[in-house]
Amino acid sequence: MEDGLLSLKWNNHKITFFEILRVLREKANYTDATIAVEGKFYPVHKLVMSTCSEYFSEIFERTPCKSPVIVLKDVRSQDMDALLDYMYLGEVNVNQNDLASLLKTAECLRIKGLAVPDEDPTKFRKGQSDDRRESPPPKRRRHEDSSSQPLSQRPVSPTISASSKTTPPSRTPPLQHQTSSLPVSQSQDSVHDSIVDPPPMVKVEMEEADDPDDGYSRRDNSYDGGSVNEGDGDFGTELSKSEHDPDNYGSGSFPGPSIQPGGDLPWDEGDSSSFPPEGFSGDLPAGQQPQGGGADWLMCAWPGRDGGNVSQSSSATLSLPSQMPLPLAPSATRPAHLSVAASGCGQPQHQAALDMIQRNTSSDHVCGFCGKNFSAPAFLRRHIRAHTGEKPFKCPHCDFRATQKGNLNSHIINRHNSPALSMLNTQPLLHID
DNA sequence: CAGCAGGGGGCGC
DNA sequence: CGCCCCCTGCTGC
Repeated sequence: MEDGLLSLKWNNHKITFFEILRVLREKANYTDATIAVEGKFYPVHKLVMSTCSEYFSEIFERTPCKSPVIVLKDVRSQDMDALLDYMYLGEVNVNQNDLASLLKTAECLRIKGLAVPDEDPTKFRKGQSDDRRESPPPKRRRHEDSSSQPLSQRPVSPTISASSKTTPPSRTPPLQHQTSSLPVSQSQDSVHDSIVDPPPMVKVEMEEADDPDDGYSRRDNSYDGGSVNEGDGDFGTELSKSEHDPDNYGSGSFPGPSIQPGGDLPWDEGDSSSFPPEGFSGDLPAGQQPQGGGADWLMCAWPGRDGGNVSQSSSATLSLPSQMPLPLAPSATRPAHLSVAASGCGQPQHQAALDMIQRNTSSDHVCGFCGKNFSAPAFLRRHIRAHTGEKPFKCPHCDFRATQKGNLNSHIINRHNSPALSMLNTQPLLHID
């Protein structure tokens, strides 16, 4: 029988596959879910969403219907546009000023390659279990914790009840939960992994562009339902694309929770059979349903923005590799646009990604998270660690980690009565098991 | 008191 | 100019 084995290879399979996928998306063919963001509706394919995001994968797994409408609160539609492009095409052009927001959204949605490590299934996946770091997730600064909006103060989001039935909302993984407050209380392990494990695979390609609009390569195939807040179910009736103007999304001026029929969704979080409640989808008139009436019910998800103000959401969990040589080219040479692609994770890309977070305005070094200004790039990089939670300096005597070597030395001297590290090791201790 | 974050000075490229 | 180290002030326990 061996002689009869033939290897049939489709040489252009990938290209063809992606092209078809692109067309399917454009025509909204075979879409089986809808993402609603700021009143816009994006017909999507569960397959693609699940492939690119564990977050969506979990949603769909716990969703009993075939064509759910997932309402993402506090997610900017332009971010969703970009992320969909990213997921469907593998890359997306994003305005420099929007990168921080985009990454945060990606992180909240656990988009692989952007916020969650992208593992090559063909290379990894064997004997990699011990790759999980045992080190604790980076801790947030205390005063940042207090400054960030506590979860309890958020509007009680119905989120995805099916997920919350297994694990109550936990804030223990500090970075992600404090900042993003993922509505789907995923298991802590999964969140933990997304933080501690290898850094996000962010490929950032610089490219020159003058017109910000050119930075978006998306095809606007989204439904624009206008203001769902005020629409009371009449979304889908106004088809407008004017809301794509980034200027419409000033900091902190995000539209609030969108589709919230009756406030908190009433279904019992402990009983998926009652999820969703009957009649819930009635808020979406059948004729206006993005899926052509295929939407079985609505789901409100709250990926955890705190109003879109990056400076407030200072806790974007962009865990970047600490050993990366930190760049900071002169700000004057900083191109206006970045192209974020889904492949590759080399350090230069991380540099650029971090550089984005360290976006410089003019001659100063301004933190992309909080807008704080620093006189020197080194100060800024050090400051950035406070946002990323990166603690590259590990105590050789205990599990303590510090963002600064001096702090580690203080710890060693105070706690362990040992000589400081400065003369012992000048390299950040990374990935120490 | 421990930990965190920022400023300043020294040193090397 | 950038990096590294030391020092200092602040905050929370």
